[in-house]
Amino acid sequence: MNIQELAAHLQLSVSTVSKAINGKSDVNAKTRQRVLDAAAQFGFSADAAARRLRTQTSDLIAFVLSAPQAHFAHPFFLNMLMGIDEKLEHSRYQLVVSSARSAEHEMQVLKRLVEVQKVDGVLFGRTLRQDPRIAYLLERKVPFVAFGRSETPGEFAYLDIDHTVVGREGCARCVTLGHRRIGLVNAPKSLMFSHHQRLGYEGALRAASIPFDETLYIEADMTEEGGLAAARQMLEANDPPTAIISGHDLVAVGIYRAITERGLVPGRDIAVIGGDDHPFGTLLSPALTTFSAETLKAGKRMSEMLLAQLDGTPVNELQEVWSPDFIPRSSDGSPRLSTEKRGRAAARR
Amino acid sequence: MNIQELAAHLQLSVSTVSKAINGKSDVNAKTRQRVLDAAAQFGFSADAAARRLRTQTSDLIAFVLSAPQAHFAHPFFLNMLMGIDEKLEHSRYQLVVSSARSAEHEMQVLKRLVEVQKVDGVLFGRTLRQDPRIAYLLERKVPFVAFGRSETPGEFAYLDIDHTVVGREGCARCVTLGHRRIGLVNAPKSLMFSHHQRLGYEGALRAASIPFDETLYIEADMTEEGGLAAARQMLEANDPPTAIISGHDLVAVGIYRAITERGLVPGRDIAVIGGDDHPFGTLLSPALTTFSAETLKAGKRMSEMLLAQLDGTPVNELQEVWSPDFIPRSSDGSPRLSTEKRGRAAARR
DNA sequence: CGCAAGCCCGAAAACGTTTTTGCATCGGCA
DNA sequence: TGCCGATGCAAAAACGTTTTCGGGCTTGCG
Repeated sequence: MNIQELAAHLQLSVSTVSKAINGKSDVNAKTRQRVLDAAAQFGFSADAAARRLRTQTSDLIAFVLSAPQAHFAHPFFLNMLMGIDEKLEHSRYQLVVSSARSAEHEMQVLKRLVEVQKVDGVLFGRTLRQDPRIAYLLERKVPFVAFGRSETPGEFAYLDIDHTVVGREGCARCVTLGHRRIGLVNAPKSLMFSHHQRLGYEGALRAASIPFDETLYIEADMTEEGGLAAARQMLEANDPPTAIISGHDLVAVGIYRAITERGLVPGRDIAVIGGDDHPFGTLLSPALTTFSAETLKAGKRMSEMLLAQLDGTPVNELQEVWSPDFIPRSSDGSPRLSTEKRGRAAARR
Repeated sequence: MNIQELAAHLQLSVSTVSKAINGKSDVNAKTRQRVLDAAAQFGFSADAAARRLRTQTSDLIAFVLSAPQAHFAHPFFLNMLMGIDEKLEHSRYQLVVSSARSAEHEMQVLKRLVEVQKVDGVLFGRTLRQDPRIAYLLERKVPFVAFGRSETPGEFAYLDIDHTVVGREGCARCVTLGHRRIGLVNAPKSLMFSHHQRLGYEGALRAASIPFDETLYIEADMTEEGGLAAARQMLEANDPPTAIISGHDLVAVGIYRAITERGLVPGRDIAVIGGDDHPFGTLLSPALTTFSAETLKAGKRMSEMLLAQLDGTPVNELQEVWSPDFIPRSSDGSPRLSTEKRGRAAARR
């Protein structure tokens, strides 16, 4: 069903029909209604390709998944995706998604999206301290909303979950419980939130007059394996930590394993704190103490912000930082064993 | 950069440039190379909207997430999505995704996708025994690949993971271990795989000469809550099961909880078998015995099948059924306690 | 009664491709 | 030498919209 056929059937011109449908002013209320009724009756809706060509807008919004961060075991991205789509549904935009295997690949994917698909807006996952995606989109003047802040020069819209909070409060919590040897298994330093997390951690240490110890700070992939390797390294050191913070639940799972394989028990012998609240955290034993990450809500909000931006809201009004909530469960605990005992326990293996 | 500007720069006509780029025959190899070089140099690629309009093909492939089944806690759909996108990346197609909140909503979403976006092909998640999506797509002659078979009349492409296997082998396993009271917490019967699972289960019971007991068969949502409620009901009955099969790991988690809250321990007092292998299954205690579900691979294969179909392969050559692998861990075990003892344990609560 | 001003509507151009058709040119063959 | 077929390129139409522009009709006012 064309707009032409529809017009012919209504004994009207195409232009009138078009204007009636698109809510233009110069069409009689009565004829407009007639058009609308007929359109509904025949199930007509304008061909997307044609209107895109004519209006020079794609009505497409891209969401790109950075696979290096998109761990299938974590509902992070799917949550965000569902949130995004929910808000987009009632708009005229359609969501397209692409996944990228690496940072370079992600730039390729992104360029294709804006240069050939000509998407009207872009959403993407965790930001880098220096983020080529941001630089590129800024330069091409493509509206976007980033998940996370960045040190990349320029003003842009973002929604961030403040990881200084998890570094600081996680560490402070451990201090309160009596820990002095507090490790941090952080994400790679190129990630913005990782930097924030470190800043928070260092601040809390300073507040407790505990010197920063580089054997207690390791950067690792945000995976179970990354956490495992990092925690092994920490635990094998001379003066191992009595508490380990990670800022990410999958990493925390790896830490659990490293602790367990030394014959120790997480949460009793060594405190563990995660982050980005994974639904399965309650099922671990002990249940994992963590910080919230409302990614579904974040996805919704990011959509809204992008829509607002496309409607003309200036980007400096579209910058939000959410503070994650501490979710105390059982894996944080006071230091129990002396180093000597821990040594023996390890020796038993 | 237009094709017109490119043509002007090359001192060629638009048509020649177009044909050079699209690999048509009537263009000299030398000029073609010249065009290709220039296109690469200027980073030209044909505007998607224009070519869509002209060719009457959208180069869009839709993946629709059925939210009623898309549990964020399970990496099922994200895995599938990543698999799909990986194969689509090297094709000319772009992936669009929409999520649906309910079955009716899903039909709306689907219609919009095919009627206004005019997608060239569709992929979607778990099938129903009578599936309106299939009927609709068949009628509109839109190429698609379903995840799962269906009793809906008509021939179509599908990739299925055979759940008769999990019903049958899960049940047979329990029989081997000495169980006679074997429960099944099944998915809603409208789902095709649920039906298969029941058939497999019933077959294994028959083979062991155990009569079907309707108090041991409950249908529930594929969520932790669904599993919890169903397992509670089973365990409160007069002659409760000594083993419960679910076919889905999230449901199994709910079953764990129901068992635990009666003061029993899963895997020792009551055997549990899951399905759709969730990565966190190994972290439960006891580690969850389950069946594999290679959804990443399934996503890739579904893409390939759809691409093949768009290239003309007849649908009856695009029908695959994969057999899931049994993944034995610790949650299946022989019946330990007598009913009497279990009764007492329950009474202690 | 005449004229200006709105109000509706239609004609036509434009968006950037692809594809059909047609037209040269050139080489080969009789 | 003359003709024919093949080859390489160009012109132009078409895809289905939106939007600008212009014009006819009604209406109100002088």
